[in-house]
Amino acid sequence: MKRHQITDLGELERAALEIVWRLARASADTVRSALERPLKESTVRTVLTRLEQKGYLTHTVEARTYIYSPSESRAVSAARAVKGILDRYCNGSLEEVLLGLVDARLVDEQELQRLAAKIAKAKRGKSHD
Amino acid sequence: MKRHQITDLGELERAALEIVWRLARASADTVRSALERPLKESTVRTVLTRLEQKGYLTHTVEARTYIYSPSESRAVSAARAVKGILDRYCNGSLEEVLLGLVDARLVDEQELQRLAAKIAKAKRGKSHD
DNA sequence: ATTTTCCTGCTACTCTCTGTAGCACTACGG
DNA sequence: CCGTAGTGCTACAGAGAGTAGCAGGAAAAT
Repeated sequence: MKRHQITDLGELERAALEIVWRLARASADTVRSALERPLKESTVRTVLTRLEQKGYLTHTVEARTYIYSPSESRAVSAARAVKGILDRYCNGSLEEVLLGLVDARLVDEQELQRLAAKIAKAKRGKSHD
Repeated sequence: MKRHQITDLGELERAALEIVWRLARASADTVRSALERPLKESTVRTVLTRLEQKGYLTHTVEARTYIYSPSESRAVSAARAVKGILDRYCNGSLEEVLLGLVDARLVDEQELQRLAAKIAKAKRGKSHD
């Protein structure tokens, strides 16, 4: 089956997913309230259903109400999307993209190095499961 | 005007852009030959025109034939797309995504650190324009 | 100078995806 | 038993992308 990326989501889908990420768990009605736009329940539920089909959400039933939760964290979803870009456009090489970021001055190279060190340090501490 | 991201391109658009990136300069017919699928000239030209409208390509005219060239490098386009993800999903923080990449084991943290060091070193050498 | 050829600009049609929503059905609370 | 809340299913319009045809103009060929 097709691999979905958050970059392919529509505006409303993204907004809804964003809300569920923020709240960790939310019913359709909760999501609806959290959206700026005034939308019908059924609209929101359609979107949530689609997000679930695409693998971004899962739900449990509580008192016959669907409670949605993210299937994966925002960071991991974002990372997967980034990985998709790497694979498609850079032969999977992170280096090219990091270089591109620095080249286009979207990120400072010192900042980058600082982050890498921080992450490496944080990870080195943890047990590798 | 709307900011375009390579992640929003269709399959054929991506393929065509890929070819122009690879060849650096190419006519519609060249692109057509380079595509696996057998497509009509007009199809290819439509796609190239759209890519130009979206800002990925520019053209010059040579012997009344359009010669297309990339407006920006593949790495920069990819980086821009990554930046888009950062901005939309991570409050612009590269850290979150790098963490996500490491968390999801899409990238090894030591590899990351090595790359960062390499890039920082390379950049430090150059004059900061 | 005509005709032919090559390339462009413009238009168009279809399909899929997304935003948007209505409606019928069911299970639970009163 | 009946209303309410929440679900599943269906639908429709608009946008974007894949695909292509056709007319017009300029260069090349005869």
